[in-house]
Amino acid sequence: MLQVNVLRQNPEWVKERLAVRHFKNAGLVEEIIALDDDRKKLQAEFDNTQSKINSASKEIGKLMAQGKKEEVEQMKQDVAANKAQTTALTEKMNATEKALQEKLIQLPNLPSALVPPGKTPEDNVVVRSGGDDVKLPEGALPHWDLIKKYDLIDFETGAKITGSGFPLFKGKGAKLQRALIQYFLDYNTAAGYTEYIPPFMVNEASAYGTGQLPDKEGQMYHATEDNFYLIPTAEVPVTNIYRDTILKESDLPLKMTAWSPCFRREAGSFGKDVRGLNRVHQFEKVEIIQMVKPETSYEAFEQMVHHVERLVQSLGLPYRILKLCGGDMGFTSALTFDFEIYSAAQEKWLEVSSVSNFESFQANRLKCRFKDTSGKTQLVHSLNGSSLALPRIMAGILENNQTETGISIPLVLQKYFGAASI
RNA sequence: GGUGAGGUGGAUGAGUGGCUGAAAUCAGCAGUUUGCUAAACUGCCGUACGGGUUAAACUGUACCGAGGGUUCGAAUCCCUCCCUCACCGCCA
Repeated sequence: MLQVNVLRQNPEWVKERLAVRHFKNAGLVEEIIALDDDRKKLQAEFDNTQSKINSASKEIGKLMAQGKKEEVEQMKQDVAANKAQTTALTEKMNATEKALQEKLIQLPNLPSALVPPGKTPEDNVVVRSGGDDVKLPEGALPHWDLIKKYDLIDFETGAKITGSGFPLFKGKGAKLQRALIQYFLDYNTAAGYTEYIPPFMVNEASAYGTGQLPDKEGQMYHATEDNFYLIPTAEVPVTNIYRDTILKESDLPLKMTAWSPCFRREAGSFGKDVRGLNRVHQFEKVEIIQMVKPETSYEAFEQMVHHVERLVQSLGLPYRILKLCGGDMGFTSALTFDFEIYSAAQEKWLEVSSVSNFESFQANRLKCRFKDTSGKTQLVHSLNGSSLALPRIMAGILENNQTETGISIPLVLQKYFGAASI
């Protein structure tokens, strides 16, 4: 959520930034400022009236002590009149605030100056690419066939147990998954990230805090009996650790990593790209998150991008890094780099990570602030990224490392997997 | 799930209707003293939204788990909900 003050200070600049996203409803900016003006006026009025009530009440207390009954009765009537006024004002204020909030929440984050123009994924800019060229053997298979061939994941039984998109990992498939998770976490903690295993369900307040609610309601699984949501990413519970907190400047930067299963309903995505591990309802992911001082967030962003890049490199996968254009960026992000690995067997790029700087957008909603050295309270900047999403990484490893005799395991994973090949 | 006890500022903890935005202690910050450390002493030390100011000072309002209610006046009384702790039941 953007801060109203930012809109007030520079509405034209805000609109320019929104245009980079091709955000249509720029009129919201003025509407919000107008509502905020109303809010201020109402509050001033309310405060005045309430102040009268408060002083009258104190006076009444004193008069009561002196036993001056008649005067007290007179004052009570005055207070009653004022009170009727505050009740009316409160109602107006609540309505105004609600309208303000509703509009404010519709504004996406402002793209940073680094964001390239453009509307669709085709307009994303390749920052760099790397990794080994892959030479696949004759008759190379896509991962869904390899999975069958080596009996690594049983999609059919997963569908029987739960439904389609709930893979059942099995034998070496399960072990490879575990090896990857372990490797990723070790890699992250070695870089100074504190490891967490968060709750996998969150309450409404948390889902709201990271922006899943109110608008992405349909994308989460919802346990209605208890009003909990299954997390779509570890970002939700981990970021909410710092909901409603005021940190010390010396606490920053905070670096966290967490493994978790991720549950996504993926309502509305049919047909294309859903084969095998390309798109599932339950998958696992290791996430990295940072909360930093505003002036260092782009430094932290670079750091995170390099961190993820080295991780992808270590697996020997061909990859590219995309700088998302204004039109393709997520609602809450100010700058996003996507990581894609190349699946030679599918002849397709698969997204395996997305690193974003939210600047203060998420922190504002979350109310995560810190006290700077001059004693002023300000919002932190938050960032996150995957390191990495498991299914597509596994798909990539299986496809790109297949040989006539089996699948070779990347060197860095061998000590976790316990073998050099499948 | 049952029963009981609780939820107050960074922490401990007082406060059962007006003098309490909140005692006291600890931690923290600034300073004085001291050869250093330590100790002692003095001051400061919640958040949000307004007004005010170059910035402060100053000032209004709200907030004592959340939401309602009673009252001229609520941290304090009443109702609902949430959470924590203890014991019992069930259970990985």
